[in-house]
Amino acid sequence: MSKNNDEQFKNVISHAKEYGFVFPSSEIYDGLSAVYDYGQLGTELKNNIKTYWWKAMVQLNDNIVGIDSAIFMHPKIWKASGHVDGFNDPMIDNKDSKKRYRADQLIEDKIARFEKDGKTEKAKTLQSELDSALEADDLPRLKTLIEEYEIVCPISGTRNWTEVRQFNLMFSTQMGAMADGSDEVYLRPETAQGIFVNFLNVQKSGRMKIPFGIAQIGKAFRNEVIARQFIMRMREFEQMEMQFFVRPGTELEWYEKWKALRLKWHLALKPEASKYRYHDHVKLAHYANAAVDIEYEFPFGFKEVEGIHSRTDFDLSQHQKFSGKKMQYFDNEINQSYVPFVIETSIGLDRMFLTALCNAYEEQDLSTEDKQDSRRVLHLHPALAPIKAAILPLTKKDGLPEKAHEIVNALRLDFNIQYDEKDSIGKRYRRQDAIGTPLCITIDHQSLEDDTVTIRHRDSMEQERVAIAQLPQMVQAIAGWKGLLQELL
RNA sequence: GCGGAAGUAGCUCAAUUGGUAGAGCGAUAGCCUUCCAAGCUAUAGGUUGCGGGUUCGAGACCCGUCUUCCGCUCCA
Repeated sequence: MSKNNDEQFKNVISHAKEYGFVFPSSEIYDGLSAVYDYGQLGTELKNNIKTYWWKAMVQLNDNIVGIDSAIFMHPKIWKASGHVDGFNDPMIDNKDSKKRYRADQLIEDKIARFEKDGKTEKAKTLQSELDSALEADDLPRLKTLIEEYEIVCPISGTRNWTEVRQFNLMFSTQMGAMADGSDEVYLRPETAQGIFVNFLNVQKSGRMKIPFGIAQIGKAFRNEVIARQFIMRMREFEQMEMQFFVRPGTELEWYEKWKALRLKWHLALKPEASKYRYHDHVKLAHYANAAVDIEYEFPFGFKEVEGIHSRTDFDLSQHQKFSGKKMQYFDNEINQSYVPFVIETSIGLDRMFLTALCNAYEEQDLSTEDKQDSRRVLHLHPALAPIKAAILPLTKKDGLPEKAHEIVNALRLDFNIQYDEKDSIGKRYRRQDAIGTPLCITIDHQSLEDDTVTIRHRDSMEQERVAIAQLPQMVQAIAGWKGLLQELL
């Protein structure tokens, strides 16, 4: 990260805290690592991002519906999805090279070497010992195996190992009031499985015909090896996911289609287009046959904001196997039943929030020859802005506040409005700039005579005189959803 | 988890070799009334991250701990 970008990112974080967008969790108790709270304005922005996504997915597509599944799910679901076996890795560190390895893989490598050297007996023995240790979750045994077979670090060549520790991706807790004898359940590490296990419910109750999609916004939880970069990687985070069910053989067409549609969704917010790019996955997850990330160029580099995966029929087939229920669809057009294939679009809400914030934040130099001047402004898309308009009486006497309150009352039925009469008008404009309010409506003495006000625009700082009666339509046109959603059609 | 750096007011930062914790911005109340910040007056806000130690005396020195940032690794 360059010095400049480093500065810039720090400023974004302070700005987010200073104006009530994001606070570190449990701050008065010294904080909780990799957990953050959304403040009064952050919550508005976050809700607006959710609304934009939900409308784009559910409202604009007649073959996509939304659900809200529970965070707790049957533990078997995570067996079926592969999370229990795939993300409970025994980890070991070499103290000299400072490298971390999966203990089982180190032993596997040793077995492979035995076989290569023709020592098949030794290979077999070690393999069975490894299997029984893994079966029993016997971590100390893994350590002794590594010691007994004199396995060295490929980098440092030493045998200076730490203890073997279990890395658990999933958080677990107890279901039921009694701690003993109750079942262990997990906090979901992704929302997708809540969609898959409701596939039949939604398909049947909604009379859905393939192709169709199920959308969901919700919290998910992951223990990360390391959490970093502000709200980029959090232990508790929120996902906006859509699983689109298609006929086998057509999945790659749909994959291409959703890939294009999702980028369009991002670009409709009018960010700097050059800060977005696709990043194809070379190494695919076990369940996917195509995958791409939509990346945004943060101050600390290009990072994934959203992923589009062609998940094949892996998830539904797994649930069919583990639950014993037929996860199939009868397709009238081709007169046959099949397990649908799935295209997933999965966007991290918190990352999207950070994208919007980084993209919007600007320290603007407004200096002229006579006067030094600057402002900090959030160029948020008006539809995402927490506050749509500020109502500002030019002075706080002569009946201007009363007139202003009339306007507040007329607009607040439709929009988030702020009223402010403190300090000079210029200062109030700058305060609104800092939180991204697109419109400032100023009431002056003329307003009392002819029912007009000035509207001051955030980005251009230009003003225009309009009739009070025009305000609802004007705010609607600028900050409403319609204009933004039209970009997607 | 390892290595490096850092934690002082809401934000950005000061505080000689250890000697009374401060400034700017911001906030609040009032004045001013003026369509683009930094005008005037007053006020609030701190157990210097936390715990221990050395010392007559610690924001500073030592130990521990927590948190954050930067690199290595993974992910949405």
